[in-house]
Amino acid sequence: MRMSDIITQRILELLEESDESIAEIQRNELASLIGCVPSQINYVLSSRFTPEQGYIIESRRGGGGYVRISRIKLNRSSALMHIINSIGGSLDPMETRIIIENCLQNKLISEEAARLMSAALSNTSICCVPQEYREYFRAAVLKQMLLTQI
Amino acid sequence: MRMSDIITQRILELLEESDESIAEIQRNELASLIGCVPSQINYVLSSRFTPEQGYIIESRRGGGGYVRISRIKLNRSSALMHIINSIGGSLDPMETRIIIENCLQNKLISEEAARLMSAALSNTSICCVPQEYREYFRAAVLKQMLLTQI
DNA sequence: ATACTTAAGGTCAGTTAAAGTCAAACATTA
DNA sequence: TAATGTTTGACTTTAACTGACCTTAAGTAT
Repeated sequence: MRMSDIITQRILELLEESDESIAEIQRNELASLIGCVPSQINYVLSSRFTPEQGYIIESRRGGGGYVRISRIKLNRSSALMHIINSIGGSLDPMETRIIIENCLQNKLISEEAARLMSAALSNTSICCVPQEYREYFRAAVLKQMLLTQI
Repeated sequence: MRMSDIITQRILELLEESDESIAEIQRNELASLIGCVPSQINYVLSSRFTPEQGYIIESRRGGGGYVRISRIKLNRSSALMHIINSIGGSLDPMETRIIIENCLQNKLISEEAARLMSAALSNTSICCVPQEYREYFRAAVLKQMLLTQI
């Protein structure tokens, strides 16, 4: 069995064990427990616990640092998941607006959420991202935000 | 649990206990009570109780010296405005996290909003913005999102 | 008043304890 | 065998923590 599979399994177990679907690990500790190099944990997280796959990763460096993996609860609506999956790697402003409006109309997100999403992706916000990256950025941010609503 | 978290918690308790949201401590006393070096108190104060986070620190040296921590009370929208204004042109991930957490703690934003903001500014979202623009981007987006909450 | 002593808090540079990155080596699969 | 996925470790960045030394205020003796 591959190292990365062992790590994946262990993380899934940890998620299973916690009621909240949140696993908080110490990277180095987990690594030495499993017997791999710490950076391998990063590899697994970035290849198997992506937002596209319904996970959010938060972490903190320094003394007492941690890595927190949380699974998004899928009970609310596969419609949102479907939308998220349908968003490719890039989005123009028009598409962005339409997706948000659509989610709102279908009551998949609240008005507040819609406002926040629009704000995050507004021209004012985005102006500091160089032109050539903007549409990748829109896609990434919108997906990430929609994921919190599942 | 980290020493700095323990100290933070203790100070928050002290603030809670006082009606006026003012905690007055003796640095050395608190340090020996908690069991840390006195300078650790300074570290916590300077990293977690900054004016940006709505606290004012006053102190006095010499015999009978003290450290006074007070929380600024503002109404919701001026508090938010204050925070928005205090955000400069750039933000690192730590600052970002702290601002959002703080707004949440002070009930300036809802949990949902906090989650959305974190998501929009998460590493995963931001990874498609080139390194050199990320912190400008964080500041712009966060400001824009906070503005919707006024 | 003045100088000395004591009792505070402040500062800063250095150490330690984490996590992140990246490219190169290695393995697997089409 | 070419492309893709995995593993590794050296190096980087960040946050927490520590202690030696500095500054300031109050009290006290002359």
